[in-house]
Amino acid sequence: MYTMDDNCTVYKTMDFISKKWTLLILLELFKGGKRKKRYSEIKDKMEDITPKILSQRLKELEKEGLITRRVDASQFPVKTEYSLTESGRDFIPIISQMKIWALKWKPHKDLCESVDCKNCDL
Amino acid sequence: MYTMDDNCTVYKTMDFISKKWTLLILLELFKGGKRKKRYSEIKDKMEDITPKILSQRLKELEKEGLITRRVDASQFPVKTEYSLTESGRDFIPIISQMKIWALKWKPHKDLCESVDCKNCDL
DNA sequence: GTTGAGAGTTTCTAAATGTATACTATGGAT
DNA sequence: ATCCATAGTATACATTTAGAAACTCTCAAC
Repeated sequence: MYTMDDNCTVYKTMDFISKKWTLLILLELFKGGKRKKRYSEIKDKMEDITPKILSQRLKELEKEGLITRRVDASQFPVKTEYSLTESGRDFIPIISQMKIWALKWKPHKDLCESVDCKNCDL
Repeated sequence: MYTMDDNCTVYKTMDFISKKWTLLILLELFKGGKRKKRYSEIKDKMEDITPKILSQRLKELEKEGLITRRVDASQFPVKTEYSLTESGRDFIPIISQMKIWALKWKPHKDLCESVDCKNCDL
């Protein structure tokens, strides 16, 4: 008998990963390999995200250990750079798995494969 | 440049799968192999779920093709039986992957493995 | 001393989601 | 006639989440 009392590992994972924009941020950081990306760079790539949500998501991801934040205060304006940690990179295959699952079982629907997601690298 | 315009396959998958209780329902159906489970049986296993949410989730999962619903009206009271489809069963490894990921990267936290999730079969 | 870029924060509002509690329909058993 | 189990619905309420728009802070350059 289970109770949804937040002890479930998978649920906890789902919980932060399934928030809006989180995946897209992870993918954006994944594109470009190990290169660090700046706050404004991420923001520019994700047209419609608001600064509030972006900074919230980045904090969550950092707290969960999937990304790192590093402030470069040597120049001005200060740059903040984000990149995937090993754990973050290790999460990417799970996203791939989901895409593979969807392509296998939902081929009748519009899938990003055929729309505009060729740059998502999965 | 991406826009979160719901064309993303992975996002659409996440979207229904990450709703509260959905995973647990899937796991409950997965336990016990191919045996069908009844509405009340599922409900009893998941102590705190309300009937509204359970029936909502079951409908979503059916619509998404991960489970099937079959009404057995031959006896009384009528039985409704749910079971995983092939696509539903095929989703289980993704959940496993998440658990493996979490066990690898978050061993410092309480994980269901060590708490009460031994019956989750992942 | 005003402008400007980068990296956010704040406040307020709206929409989506979930919870609690009570109610319905069916038909057999008592 | 009434009670009971199964399989849900319905209504009202609470919480969570996201979005819009404006504001802040730092320091360097003009």
